[in-house]
Amino acid sequence: MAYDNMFSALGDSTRRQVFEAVAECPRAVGDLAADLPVSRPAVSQHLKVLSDAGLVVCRAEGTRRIYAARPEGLADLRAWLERYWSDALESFAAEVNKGRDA
Amino acid sequence: MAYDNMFSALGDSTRRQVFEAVAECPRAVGDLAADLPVSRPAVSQHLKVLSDAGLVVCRAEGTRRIYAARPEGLADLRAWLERYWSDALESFAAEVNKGRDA
DNA sequence: TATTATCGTAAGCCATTACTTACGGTAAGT
DNA sequence: ACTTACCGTAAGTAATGGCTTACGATAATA
Repeated sequence: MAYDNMFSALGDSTRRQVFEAVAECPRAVGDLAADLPVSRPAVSQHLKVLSDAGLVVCRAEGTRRIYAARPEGLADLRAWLERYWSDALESFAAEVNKGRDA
Repeated sequence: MAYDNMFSALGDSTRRQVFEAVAECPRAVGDLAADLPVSRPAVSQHLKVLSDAGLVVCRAEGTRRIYAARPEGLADLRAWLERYWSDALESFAAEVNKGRDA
């Protein structure tokens, strides 16, 4: 399971902003850093974490590295959500009933 | 946006295990700690974080506190996913085309 | 009332980690 | 060849955060 990498990668606020930015539109590292309150190396480090988690991919364009979101990465998150969504619904419904006569 | 709390809450591995456990079946704090490699106070702290993030709720049963997953919490995650899912799909498709003729 | 069971919180410690600056490396331009 | 643009990585620092032990509080029980 890559759940651990994926969730912890998205767990950081700044890093999630990086992901959201490249999801909206693929961008280069410098361009990303320009729109964020952290330095360019910091963005590079965040992108590495996101890449290791399978959430982004990059391609070279001259000296620039264009990063883009990787849909398959979110698919894992989707699978996790689907499962615990139904679990939560069932257990919550049962819990409400228990709370009523308790 | 409670996204920050939600993602950072689910970002920790142990805390996610706590959530998954109560999602499968509502349980008391002590019972949760018995199935995890951490102490009971640690579980309490995790449950507080999950509660602040709107992911769990609890009800009293004597001295015991029964925690249950809160579906609406996952609904927020679902909403986030739906949005960046489509964004990622579009930008990724466009990126593949750009990479082809680049 | 005294005891037991269950839990939340405070204090402190330690590991993780996010950030910055400095450096080296590759590709395009002159 | 030299300079410029862009980027990844290393090193070091500051801070965040997870864990444990200790304590106090509430509710059921005898």
